[in-house]
Amino acid sequence: MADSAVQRLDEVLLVAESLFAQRGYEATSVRDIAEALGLQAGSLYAHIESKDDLLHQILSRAAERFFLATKPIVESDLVPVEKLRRLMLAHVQVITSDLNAAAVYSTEWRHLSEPRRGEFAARRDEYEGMVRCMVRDCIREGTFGDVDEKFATLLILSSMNWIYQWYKDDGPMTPEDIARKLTDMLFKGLRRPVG
Amino acid sequence: MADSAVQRLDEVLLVAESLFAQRGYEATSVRDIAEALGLQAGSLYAHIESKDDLLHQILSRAAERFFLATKPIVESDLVPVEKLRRLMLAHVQVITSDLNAAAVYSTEWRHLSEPRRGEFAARRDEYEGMVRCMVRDCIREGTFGDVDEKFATLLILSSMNWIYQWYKDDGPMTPEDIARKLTDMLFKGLRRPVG
Amino acid sequence: MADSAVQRLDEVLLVAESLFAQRGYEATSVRDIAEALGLQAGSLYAHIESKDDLLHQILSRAAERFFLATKPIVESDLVPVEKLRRLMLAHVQVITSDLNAAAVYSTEWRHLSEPRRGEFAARRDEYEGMVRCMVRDCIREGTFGDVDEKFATLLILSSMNWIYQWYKDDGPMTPEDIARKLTDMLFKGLRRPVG
Amino acid sequence: MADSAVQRLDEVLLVAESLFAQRGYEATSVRDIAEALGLQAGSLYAHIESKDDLLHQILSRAAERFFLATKPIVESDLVPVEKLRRLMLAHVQVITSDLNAAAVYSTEWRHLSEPRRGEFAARRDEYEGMVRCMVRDCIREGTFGDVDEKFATLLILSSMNWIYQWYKDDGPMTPEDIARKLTDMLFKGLRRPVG
DNA sequence: CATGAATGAGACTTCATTCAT
DNA sequence: GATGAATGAAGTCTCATTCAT
Repeated sequence: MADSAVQRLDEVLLVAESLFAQRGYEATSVRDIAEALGLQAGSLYAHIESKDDLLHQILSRAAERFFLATKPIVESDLVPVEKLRRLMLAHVQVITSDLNAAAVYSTEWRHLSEPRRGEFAARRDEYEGMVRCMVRDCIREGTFGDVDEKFATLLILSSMNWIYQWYKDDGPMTPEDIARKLTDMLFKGLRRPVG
Repeated sequence: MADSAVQRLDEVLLVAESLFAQRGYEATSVRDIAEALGLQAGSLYAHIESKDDLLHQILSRAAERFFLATKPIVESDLVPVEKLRRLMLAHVQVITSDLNAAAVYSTEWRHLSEPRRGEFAARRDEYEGMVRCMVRDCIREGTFGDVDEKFATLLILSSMNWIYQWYKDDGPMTPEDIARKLTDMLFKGLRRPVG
Repeated sequence: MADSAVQRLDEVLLVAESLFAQRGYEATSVRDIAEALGLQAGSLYAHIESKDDLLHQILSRAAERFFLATKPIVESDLVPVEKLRRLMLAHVQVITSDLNAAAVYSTEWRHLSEPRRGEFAARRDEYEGMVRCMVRDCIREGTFGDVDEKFATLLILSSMNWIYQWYKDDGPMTPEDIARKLTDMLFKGLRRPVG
Repeated sequence: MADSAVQRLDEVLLVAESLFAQRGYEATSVRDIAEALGLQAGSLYAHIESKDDLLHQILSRAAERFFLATKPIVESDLVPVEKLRRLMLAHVQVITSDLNAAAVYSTEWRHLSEPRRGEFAARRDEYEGMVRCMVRDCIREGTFGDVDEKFATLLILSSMNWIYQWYKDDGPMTPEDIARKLTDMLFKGLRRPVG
């Protein structure tokens, strides 16, 4: 693909992402997206294969960002609790760096057609499993008390995944602030009662 | 409205709620709902005014359940932290008593047409404000540490609002278990450091 | 299906048949058909499942007419040459009784989607095989000379299947005239040289 | 036009002819043709004026082959029945030498746009008229019996024009075999009863 | 109440064609 | 010559909704 084609595709994905985030996948028409780009509806098909393909590309890129940002952390030799802390920071950074992507990633994946939907769900489960592993290690290690593993994992993930609903780029908190506050609070709640 | 009419409407709402929860409002056609009821699409209009009206009724009933369950708590004379604890229990109970309603309430309200959407958002903000008040009282009172009020409120709400995504009626945790675990953990995290 | 629904469907099939015969399946739009019926394009879908289904129904009915008209002849005890003669008469009668159906049957079946296309081709081959059997019997019996069986079969079929291209209801020849002329001529050509 | 351009155009026509024969004109997109040539759709327009023009060129060339092959025969001094016999041989040779062209010639001409369609029909009628003349002469001369002139003409033409549907290059019959069998059979059928 | 045919709008997508590069 | 992005029209089909029966 030529450079200009790559750029144009990026533009298309960005615009679609924004509309999907705002209105939802089903409530966004191909015409809406084309219009936002100053194109006719049919012209979009020089860049994408289908509306479903569009969603798929957006979701794939979002998933990749999560995996890319967290991979080095997962593979590091840090102690469990520190690993989890850094993963949460990275996760929050990915979310806040592209709120639209986070919104689409969170809520629109179910509109993927099969078999993509299944594949996406599998990757999502894989990611959740990774976090759960860290939580388990924290429990084993004794950093966390005797909390329910699954429950703790979902609490951590859900608290991060709602950030896109209220975060503002120009708000008073940086992504780092948010991540710190979140980990401080949740870890204190999860930590083994001392003494 | 005759008793049988009320019953039939309830049935319609229940079926629609389930489909909206599963597939989303936009991805559910009036035909789908009718079919699930063993009817023709046109026949639904003997019971509802429009698809939008259907969504509105579902959301109104859901909202009502939240307000009904929390009103006595809000108006009670309990100490702030206890008020919050009981509100969270009630909230979790409402969610787990009708997961489909919770799902629709969480994700489909944006597909309401105006002015209903605005009204819904206002009620939602009102509810959030109520919780925020309780959080503020907990901070003032000294039960909670010097946490960001808005941040804490959203953390509490978001952690509850994701329950519908994983809760199972026949799972090992009762709604009460969940509420207790949640409040235990979050309150420990939010509590003022002792000493 | 109610009587009126049956009638309406018949009307739809008749109109579609006529347009498919005139312009071809691909060159006929659903809108064209609807317009010819005084309907909106979408309204057709109260009667048919898809454009492909429309073609399929037309072809199925046409095929059925051929099989229905020829079955008693095939199962009869007539001598081979008489069997063939009567089959040709029946075939010509079916063609001339609905020229549009004959045209669609002859030329548009390849636009069926799979697996229907394959099924149609199989039925067509079956019919051809039946005619070929009769031809073979005529050769064995000695009525026909030592002609190539396949060649003779295709000559017979093709000469009948072009009738729809020039036959006029108000022309000077009745279907019976045509069938007689055709059999007279072809059988003379195929007959074993006497002496 | 440069030699290379002529070659390229020939290639385009050949590929288009094949696709039109296989799928039909309307079911073949310009993209399909381009793809079969290893080109982009837009690039075809360096070689052709329009899709309609493409069909027109294919049909013109096919028509030309028929006229070229039959002209010397028509202008010859042979006796009528021998003329007709040779014309049929030539006709069969043209058909079998390019089955795709024969298929397109037979079935796709109706998709020409006006006024080309009218012109094509006129040439076709002219050709048919020519054959009809020969048939008439055969009747006058007494070689053929008192058969219907038009009927006989169409029988002859239709029996030849279906050959493309079953002829195989590697089959057991040469074009000459086919032509001989056909004339033998049809002429026997048409011949004046002796005695 | 329920049906089912009808509407008019709009969905996604493909089409033949153009044209700057 | 070829590319590929763009157009404007048109394709099939689904949608929410209405209404006579």
